[in-house]
Amino acid sequence: MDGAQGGRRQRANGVESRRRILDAAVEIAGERGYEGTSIAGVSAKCGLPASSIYWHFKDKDDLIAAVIERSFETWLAAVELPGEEAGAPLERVRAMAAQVAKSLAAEPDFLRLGLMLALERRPQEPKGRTMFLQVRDIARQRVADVLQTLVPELDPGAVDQLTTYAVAGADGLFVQGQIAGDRVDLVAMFELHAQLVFEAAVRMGGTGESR
Amino acid sequence: MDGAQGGRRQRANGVESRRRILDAAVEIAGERGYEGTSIAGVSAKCGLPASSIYWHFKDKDDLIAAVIERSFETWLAAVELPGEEAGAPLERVRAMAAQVAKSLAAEPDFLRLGLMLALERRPQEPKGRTMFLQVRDIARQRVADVLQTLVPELDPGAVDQLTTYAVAGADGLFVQGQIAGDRVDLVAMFELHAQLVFEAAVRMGGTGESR
DNA sequence: TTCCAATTGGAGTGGTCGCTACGTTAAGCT
DNA sequence: AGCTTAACGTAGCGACCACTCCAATTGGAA
Repeated sequence: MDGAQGGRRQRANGVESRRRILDAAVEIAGERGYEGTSIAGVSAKCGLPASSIYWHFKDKDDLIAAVIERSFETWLAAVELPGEEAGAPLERVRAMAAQVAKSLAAEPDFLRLGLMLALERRPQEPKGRTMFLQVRDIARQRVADVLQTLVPELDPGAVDQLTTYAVAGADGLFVQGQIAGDRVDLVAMFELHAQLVFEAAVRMGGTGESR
Repeated sequence: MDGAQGGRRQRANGVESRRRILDAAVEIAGERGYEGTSIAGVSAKCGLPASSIYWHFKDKDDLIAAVIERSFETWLAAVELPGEEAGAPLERVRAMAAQVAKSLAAEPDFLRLGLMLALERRPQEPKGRTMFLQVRDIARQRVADVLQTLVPELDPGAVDQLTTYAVAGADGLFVQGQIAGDRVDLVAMFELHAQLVFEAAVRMGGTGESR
């Protein structure tokens, strides 16, 4: 988007400052949402003046979009830690779900801020919301791929429906975790969710028709 | 909370104005969240001056909490439309889920604004968030009751886990509906969800039972 | 050393924020 | 009629908002 260009070397403080700004912004935005994130607040938290923020980012909208983008990458890196590939399909699915649950607990910023933006309905949609829906589709596609691979008998319509259901369930469980804190065992819930979806997929694939 | 008291009659415009303010506030808050809801905006939309809003509500926090409270009641009334009580348990559960899906599509304000507030993590929590978590527990208890009634063999721990899962799934599907608009069949998704939860409950409850 | 461009510092813009003070209107009670 | 009080209207407070201007730094290229 506005990453490092080829010809000219960056000054050391440039990339470092950008990172500090994003660190501060992701924290405030995750706490207070889009409108609640003020440039002055970000400036105070990262120790750089407002003008530096506006040197690195076009405007507030651009900053929030960059926050979404980077926090997605951070989360994605946390999900993709190597999981064991062995075992029965059901156990593999449960292990993958557990991995997702752990990564969401470790890096909740992306989904929390993204869901906040996704629920908003502004007349003119912020760039951050578009960015969230975009990168979210990447994650969705992975779920669909896993489903298609594990239960190849599923027709595309069933894959789509089950993928939507699986992703929605993950969102809901995540929200539940944010609300209830550690009073709910997210890993166990994700494993249950994965199992129910997997079993439903096997059943749907066996009979051949979804509904 | 601050409803009509007995002794003194209200002036006609009083209750009507309060309703107009809440109507305007629920619309703006559902679009833009807590911080995005400005008193000036509400004032412009309902046609009453800001001072009138502050006559009816203590402050912005109080207004948002009242918005949550009223939109919950509105939604609850929409859910409780009489559903058919006959049929096999599975069909009854699916019908109830469909009813919830329809009511959420018709009155999304409560859950949309509530989830936005629930996802926020302010240092000092807004009253509206507390109010949401409170009334949400009422809805959660109903799910638990239905589950306990339909599958009485379930032990309390299983009821609790499945209730959490059922509510979280509903949240996630609702969010999905808000994101995707009418590109997703919410009623079908809720029916699927209800079926999977119900079947899981039967399996967990019945040690020697066939489903 | 000189120069240029990347970055920072700080002051300041007009506008909006939540909220309040206070005067005006009108309905109900006696 | 006179009093009380719910409710509305106007004006404005200080604080904060997103954003801008421009001078001061600084490191690397020449």
